Amino acid sequence: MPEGTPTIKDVAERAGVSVTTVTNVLHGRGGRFSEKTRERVLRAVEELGYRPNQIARSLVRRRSNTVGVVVEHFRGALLGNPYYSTLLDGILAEAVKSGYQLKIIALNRPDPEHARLSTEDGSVDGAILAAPLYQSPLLQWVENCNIPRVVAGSSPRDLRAACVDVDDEGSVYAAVNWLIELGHRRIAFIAGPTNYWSARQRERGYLRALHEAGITPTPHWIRRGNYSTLSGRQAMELLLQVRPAFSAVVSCNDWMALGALEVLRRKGLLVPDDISVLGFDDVEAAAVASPPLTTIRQPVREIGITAARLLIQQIESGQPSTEHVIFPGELVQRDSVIPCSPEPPDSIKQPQRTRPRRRRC
Amino acid sequence: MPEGTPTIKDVAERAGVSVTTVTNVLHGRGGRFSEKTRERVLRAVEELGYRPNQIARSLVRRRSNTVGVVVEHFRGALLGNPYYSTLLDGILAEAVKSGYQLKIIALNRPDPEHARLSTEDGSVDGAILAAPLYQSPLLQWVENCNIPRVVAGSSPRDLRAACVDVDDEGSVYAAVNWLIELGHRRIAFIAGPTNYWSARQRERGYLRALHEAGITPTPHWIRRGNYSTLSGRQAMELLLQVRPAFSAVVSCNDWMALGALEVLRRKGLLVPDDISVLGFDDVEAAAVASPPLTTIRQPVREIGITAARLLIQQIESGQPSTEHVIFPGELVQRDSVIPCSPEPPDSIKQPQRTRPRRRRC
DNA sequence: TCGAGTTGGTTGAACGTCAAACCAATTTTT
DNA sequence: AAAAATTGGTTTGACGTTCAACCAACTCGA
Repeated sequence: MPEGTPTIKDVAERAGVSVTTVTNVLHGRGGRFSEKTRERVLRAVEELGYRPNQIARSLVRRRSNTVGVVVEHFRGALLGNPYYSTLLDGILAEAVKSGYQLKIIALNRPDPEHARLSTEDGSVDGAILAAPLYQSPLLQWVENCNIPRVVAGSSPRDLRAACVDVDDEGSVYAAVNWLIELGHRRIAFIAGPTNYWSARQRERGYLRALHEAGITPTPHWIRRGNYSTLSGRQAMELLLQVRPAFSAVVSCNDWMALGALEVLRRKGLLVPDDISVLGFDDVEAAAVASPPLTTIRQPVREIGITAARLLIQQIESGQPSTEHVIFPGELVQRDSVIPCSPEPPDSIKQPQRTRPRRRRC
Repeated sequence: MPEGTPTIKDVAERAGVSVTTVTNVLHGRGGRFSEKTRERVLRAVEELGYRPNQIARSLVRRRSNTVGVVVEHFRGALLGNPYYSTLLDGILAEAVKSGYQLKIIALNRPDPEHARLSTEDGSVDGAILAAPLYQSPLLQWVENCNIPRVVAGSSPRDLRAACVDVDDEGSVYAAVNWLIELGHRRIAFIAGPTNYWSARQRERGYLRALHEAGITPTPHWIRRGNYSTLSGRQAMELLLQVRPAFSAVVSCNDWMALGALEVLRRKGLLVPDDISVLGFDDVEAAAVASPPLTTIRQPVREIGITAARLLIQQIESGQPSTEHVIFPGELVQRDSVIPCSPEPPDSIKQPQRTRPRRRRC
């Protein structure tokens, strides 16, 4: 606040009443002032251009009406990642709806003490930890912190804190089962970086589905990328060398799947005719890829909304919670997956094919 | 802050010194205490788990060390838009680098008074207005407000406030000139929504380039979309009916260009062989489209960084500024634009063509 | 006519931190 | 040896709100 900003005291003086009366008028506490006084106060407010100082207000009320979102920012462009920004968007929407403001607490290292300093300083009434990495030290903070908190995304299932997440493992498990029902048996996997909880869980889902179907993948069936399109390309190139060839590949996220699509196109292979491709996330680009990518959508914005709702509940009730809300993933069927047909009568590969045709396994 | 949180007073008592001494130790104001006292204070801090209350600190220092980003949130999912989130990411990066925190001020209506209330309340030291709509009432606020402020993106060139933006008009002008140099003369335009400053400016650039080249577009050359992929599809379908056909189409943003690509593919037209397509923004999906989209990249993150830098400069110098920083757009050449060749010797359309081949105009 | 309510206020003490001004010893300078 | 500076603190009064407690003047019912 610049120097000469008018305070409630100035308003009181100009209106010729006490400060208390001004607060009462401003907060509509009825029966404490006359209509005439009310008008005088309001006029003084108007004339001086008075705006209440929320900082002072927060100090005495011990409430900032602000929720904090803590993100690990040490790896650079974080909010550029649509996952985080969509999460944030959901949180923001729910927060403003409930009359809260939003503060972003960017930590340049995942230090619990740092997190505590930035959240338990009175500037926020509660905090949402946004999608921490696998075994992030911030999880310790979140379990032991003294203010309402919830973690949104990437939440270990046994965490003693409120959590909202998608069912990574279950969604992939269900989707791979679906591929198996479609006749696929040789299903490759482009795994994600092991420092992501989501990547690990999705991989588990894949493995469990194969295992339960009595299929044992060799290590060659799995190539690890780092969630980038480039790494998806590299993984797909490696996967292409495996014999016998795969009839389907599921990718740990869409960007790597998009990279795989590129390689396939370049090598002259048709998707889904020669090979089916399944992604995860349903990023914007998935819908406009060619072919449009069949993928598992996770309700990122809803996760954010729910996290905010859970947090505000804790703030307003004063009751800490350790509720876990797990959303199912949703299979969005587009054009990159088709059933795997049994060995066709003629095993001669035809050079020209029309579009949706079953392929050999 | 929960009830029993230790305060500086508790620390002082436990260490057996005055509050002032504790502050001095904590802020490393040398020469005001002995080494022995220092250790006692630090031990007391440790034992009590004391964390300074930033709200109280802000009140007395009249500084929150926080920058506010005000966004018009009334149209729903705003941060879900990669433009805004990338902008925010840049702002965040620069802010944390300079020791500032970030507060998001979401306005559910573009009301100057509302903006003033939420920014001039002591909770932020300055504010960045993120990409306001065309003639947003918030521009009035930004011109008259009492705290440091800058507008990032969508800034009218004559605004009396600090601004950072891309040169929408100039970039499109240059790109269309380039198309003209490439031999294109019939160039269609998919315009954007008129409530966006950017859309209007880009359209101006297109018109100016054509005009200076002596080309007069009829109204049919321009179809307006709303920046969505769907609207791009619709626009392209309309544009396809215009005779004689276009050799190039420039789209006001990438998503509409992507929609156009889809329609073209569906109609069996080859890009860039039959028609060149130029986008704007360089969204992530542009690179993985087929064909990869040639587009004009705007340095969104840099705009955010620069805006934050300008703001912090104002905050720390106490000098309001009205500097305008305008970044040029950068043409990123991928595969959706090729030169337009003069009428070929044989005007027979060949059904099969190899890839980078010049087309008739 | 007197006690209880009601109306329309005011006083004063917080909230947690900071910093200017002060002070008493001790050390250094002249 | 007196004056000046340094060391290591403390006292006190903000910063701008809120809120419990108090109060004086009316009104009203019995």
